[in-house]
Amino acid sequence: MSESVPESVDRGRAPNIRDVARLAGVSHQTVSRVLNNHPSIRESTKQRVLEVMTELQYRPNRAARALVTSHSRTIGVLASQRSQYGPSSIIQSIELAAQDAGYLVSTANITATDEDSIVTALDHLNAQAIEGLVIIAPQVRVVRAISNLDLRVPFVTMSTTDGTEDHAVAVDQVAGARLATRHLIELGHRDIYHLAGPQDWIEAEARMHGFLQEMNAQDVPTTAPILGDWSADFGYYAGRELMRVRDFTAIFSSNDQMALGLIHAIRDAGQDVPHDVSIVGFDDIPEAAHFWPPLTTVRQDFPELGRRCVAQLLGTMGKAPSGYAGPIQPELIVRRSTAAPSF
Amino acid sequence: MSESVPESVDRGRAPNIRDVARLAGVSHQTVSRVLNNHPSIRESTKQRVLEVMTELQYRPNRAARALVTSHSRTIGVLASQRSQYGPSSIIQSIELAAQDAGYLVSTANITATDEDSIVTALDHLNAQAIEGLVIIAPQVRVVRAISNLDLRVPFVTMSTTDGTEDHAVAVDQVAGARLATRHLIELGHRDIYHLAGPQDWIEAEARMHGFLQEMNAQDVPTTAPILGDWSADFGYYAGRELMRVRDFTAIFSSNDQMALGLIHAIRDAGQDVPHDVSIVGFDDIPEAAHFWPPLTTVRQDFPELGRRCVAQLLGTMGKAPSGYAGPIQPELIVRRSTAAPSF
DNA sequence: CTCCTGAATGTGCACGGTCACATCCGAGCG
DNA sequence: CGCTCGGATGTGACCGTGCACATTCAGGAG
Repeated sequence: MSESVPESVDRGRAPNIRDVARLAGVSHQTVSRVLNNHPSIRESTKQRVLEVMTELQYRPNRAARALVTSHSRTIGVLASQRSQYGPSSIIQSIELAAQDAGYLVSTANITATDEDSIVTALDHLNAQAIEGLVIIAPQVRVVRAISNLDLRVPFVTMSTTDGTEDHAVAVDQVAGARLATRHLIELGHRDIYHLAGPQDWIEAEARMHGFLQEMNAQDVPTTAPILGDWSADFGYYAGRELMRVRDFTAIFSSNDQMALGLIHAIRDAGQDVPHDVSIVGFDDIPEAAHFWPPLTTVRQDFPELGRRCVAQLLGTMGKAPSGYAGPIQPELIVRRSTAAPSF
Repeated sequence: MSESVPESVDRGRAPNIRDVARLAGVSHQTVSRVLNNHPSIRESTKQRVLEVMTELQYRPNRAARALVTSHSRTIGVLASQRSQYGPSSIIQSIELAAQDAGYLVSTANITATDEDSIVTALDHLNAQAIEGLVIIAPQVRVVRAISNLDLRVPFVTMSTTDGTEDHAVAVDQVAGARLATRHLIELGHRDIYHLAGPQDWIEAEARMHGFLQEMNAQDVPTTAPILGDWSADFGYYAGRELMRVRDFTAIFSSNDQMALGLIHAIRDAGQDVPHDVSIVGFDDIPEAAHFWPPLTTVRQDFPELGRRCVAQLLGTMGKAPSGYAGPIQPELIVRRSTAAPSF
């Protein structure tokens, strides 16, 4: 094994603080101090070190730093259904807010709903020595798995119904659902269906609760909600089934995509929205305003949600004051998919 | 404000290989060999070590491993517009494929289009010692900035028009656009507009080229494409302007969202799709089948694209055979938003 | 002039793994 | 019975950085 390799000049490994130190004529510790903005470094020394750094194209080795400090300056995001509008919007705003706070974001996807998949994803994040965790895969079983796993990092979820309020950041889904339901009732509807999301999802459950609460509060009898899967395809399928019965004048859909499918099915059956059936969605995706008819829906402020997640997490981590500001209030956006029933 | 955290008992540091070694009665190196599946380890020893590992809940420290091997087993993804359907679908499938190959994925967002923002994002990824990079923010200026930056890691982009074929993985956007255009021409349309994406986007440019190529090939005179921003809002706005003129019978939109906005505007003007105007989109987002009318569009196989990105990247990294299979062929999905023109 | 003080800088070690090399031990063979 | 050989395991160094502590140095007080 020849090891007498003539070390080519700029070849070999990347420069480290000792290389910088040598060229700047200081100790490696001084370089480290410059890196970390230590107060007692002479300005001239600092400048010299910085010059050498740019000259050598020096980049601090994050692995080494993480090793010694056990601080990775990384927060993890545990997500599922990332291609959906809500989750991906939230991730985006989390990244933005995290960057502002000097943190990196690593995401891990839950591919399946089994616990193994969750553990795998968490392992991936743990392996990165994340300092905090945001869970935006608000399925009941995910939250449960996480409680069992006793992860060692502070985390924030979006469960709104849980008792652990200090872990939760949320849009007030119940209030949003009540807003939507009240709107329909005030228009004069009495026979209202609810197309819910998957039962396992905390948000879906909360919206369903809001729906039932408002119906009860207004003394309107209800039927059992239909459990969907968030997709437009399912909305269409459910709509076709429902149109065989036609014992309703309005449907509150748990998200906008299913609402779109519903409208499609209703029109296929020769009926009109909103004349025959009123439809309300949830989320206010950017396309909702251009559905036909434009969709009445409940707007969630996703960017604000992402910001609060990070703020809350930093608070829990002790890095920032944890100004808990209560749940975010959603907003009803009335468009043309709702009208008074035509008896 | 509260900080006096009482250090819980077992809170000490996480167990390391030496802890495991001590309890198993072996050396730390033996533990390391177990971790790395070294062949010459007696089965009984291996079992004993593994038992201790689970007992201590041992997790290898990735930072330490990365430090010594300078392998992070992480690939970076540089993305923009992550909340859009295409990018987020691709990211999701990249993560899946990367996980299968034993890699982690770190994403960085380009928040603005300026070069600074790109450099910041790249710095974030570089800091993670990524071994490869996937660029799914296919804006011209991003690719240019990256060429200038001379990053030290292998990378894969989605530029289809570039000469650097070994870096590129792509759906054949030109072919897809020609498919859509040909469909309209074969239906009998002659006055066809193209609503393009932002000029800076490589995909937008490729689709525009495909449109123009096909129009020329079929000897149909063309007008200048309209440059949009991918959003349904813009599609609506553009549609309203276009409806003042009405010198066309069909529009090929560069994505489905803008197509939705177009349909909305056309209907607002009292015209019908497809009777008065035929519309073709691009992407086949899951909602497209439920638009009114259901949208004729060009389907891109995003999951396959993500898989190929990772395969290609691993090939470039020398970790796997780089089976370059040529661009992915998109598929025309004919629905009810297109029909023969009614003269 | 000496001593003290605090700013500026240097020295050695620790972090948790992997690598190169050394060592141990039992089997096979002349 | 001694020697070789290779499988199984141990030993020490090292990766790049930050921390605790040591050291130097200049300036002001006594």
